[in-house]
Amino acid sequence: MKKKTSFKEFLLRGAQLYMPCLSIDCVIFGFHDGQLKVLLMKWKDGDNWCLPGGFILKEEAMDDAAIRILQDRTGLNDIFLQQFYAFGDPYRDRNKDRLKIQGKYGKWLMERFVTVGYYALVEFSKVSPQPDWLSEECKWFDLKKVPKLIYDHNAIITKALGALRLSLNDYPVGYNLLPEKFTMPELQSLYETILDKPLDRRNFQKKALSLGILERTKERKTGGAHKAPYLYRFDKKKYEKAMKQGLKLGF
Amino acid sequence: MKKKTSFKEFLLRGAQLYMPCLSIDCVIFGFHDGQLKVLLMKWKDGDNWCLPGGFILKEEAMDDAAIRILQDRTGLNDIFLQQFYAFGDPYRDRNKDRLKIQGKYGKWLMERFVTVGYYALVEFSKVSPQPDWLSEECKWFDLKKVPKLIYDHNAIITKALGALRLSLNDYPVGYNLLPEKFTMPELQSLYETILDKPLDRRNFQKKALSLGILERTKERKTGGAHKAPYLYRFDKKKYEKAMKQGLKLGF
DNA sequence: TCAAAAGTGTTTCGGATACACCCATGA
DNA sequence: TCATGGGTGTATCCGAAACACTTTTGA
Repeated sequence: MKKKTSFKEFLLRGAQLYMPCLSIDCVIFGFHDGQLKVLLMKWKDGDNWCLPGGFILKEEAMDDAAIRILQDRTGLNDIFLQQFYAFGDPYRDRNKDRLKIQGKYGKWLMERFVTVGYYALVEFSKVSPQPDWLSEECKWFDLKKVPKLIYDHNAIITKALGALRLSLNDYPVGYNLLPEKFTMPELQSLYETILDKPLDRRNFQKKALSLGILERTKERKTGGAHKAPYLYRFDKKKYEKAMKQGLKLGF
Repeated sequence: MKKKTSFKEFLLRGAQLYMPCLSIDCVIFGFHDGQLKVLLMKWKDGDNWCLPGGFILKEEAMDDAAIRILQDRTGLNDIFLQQFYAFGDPYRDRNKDRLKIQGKYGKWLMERFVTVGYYALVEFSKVSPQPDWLSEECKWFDLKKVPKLIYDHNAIITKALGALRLSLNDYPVGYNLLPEKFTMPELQSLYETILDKPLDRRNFQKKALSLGILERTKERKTGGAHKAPYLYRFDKKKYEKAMKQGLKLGF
């Protein structure tokens, strides 16, 4: 099912290829310009935005399916990916009128689906959003400016954000959302954005450094209008070691 | 699909009644004799213990399906129920030999299933475990003495326990696991059991009372060999109010 | 009368919070 | 030169943890 697949073929073969009535939807978070972003797609035949999603191959692990979908959409591998909830309301995806025109071949797609939500944390700058053959566009939206999406996708994003907030206390999310080198104010801005509340600059720095997984480089970020801040990077070894134990932060 | 359903009829009609390739498994926790318990079932034709589970009717909400399964097995309604993870390894339920004898009618059941895990907290004394028509026995097991279960059910229990531990910090689980009136040592024992670590008696009491959702009755629990402890109950109104805000405990 | 459990209060400590001063930079 | 943002250190406070004495009860 790579690039050259036509929509008709997808409808025809889908029932053989995929597990029935089960889908995956991905909430892909990125961080840019002090804003938390989500990657959304737009169907070819309409102006409905939605979450990037897909189906599970009959012999494929669900997590692998999520990874595959993520790779297709972002071009990235080695992505931080976390399952957060399964959405099983029977009416969650009623309104498949758009697809009805496809007739009997798409029957499997017209069934009620349960979808499993995954959220991903990706480095904004490394992603070049790639629409698939079903979609006309794929781009980042500011989390606060997400339009009305199809089905229950808005609710899925809300739930994903809740899960992300919870995971702040256990995982150093900056490692996945920021470029290799970043300044302390950038890291703080990330946390403030996710939590949607201001944090004290000095206390934040203390807490961030106290984990012992950050390394200050000798470089500074120049070009800003003011004092040049240091650049930090994650110490991979210490990061992974800390990861295994769990961090027990507290924001 | 009530009591009188035969296994053959279940196999025959299942494909029409249920969503395909999707199941629900419930980890039902109870507390008794200072031990955390799980309710397990045993198939009729073998000595395989497993989690109580079931399927989702085609027009049924997934949460409702879980509630239905719980009610069937425990006789209780108004149960604390929480979805915690969807298990999607393609090999998680390989080994359906037991069912193969049923031939072509059970074909739908032989497919690969993704299962959604729910955990439930129930009041041990109120439950009279009820085997269904598929199972010969249904009874409580001490969590530390759970036998080897079918498929990945042991892993599901482990994951459920992890989720339960996390939820300790947000929800007063005692409300669901203890009888209406209980002593402070009983409440503490519950927490110690779930967390698998000892807690300081005096600090525990302070923390428990500080939530303001417990009410001390004038009764004491007599019959013990020592000083009679007070009986407490949850103040329903304050409990629900606190519930909405989230508790932010910390154990 | 004694061992074991339960009720209660005080001290201590550490992490979180609040807060102030100096430095670098481009406008 | 000055407004703005960045780097760093200290005082304070509150909640968690550690801890001791008294009371009740059945054996």
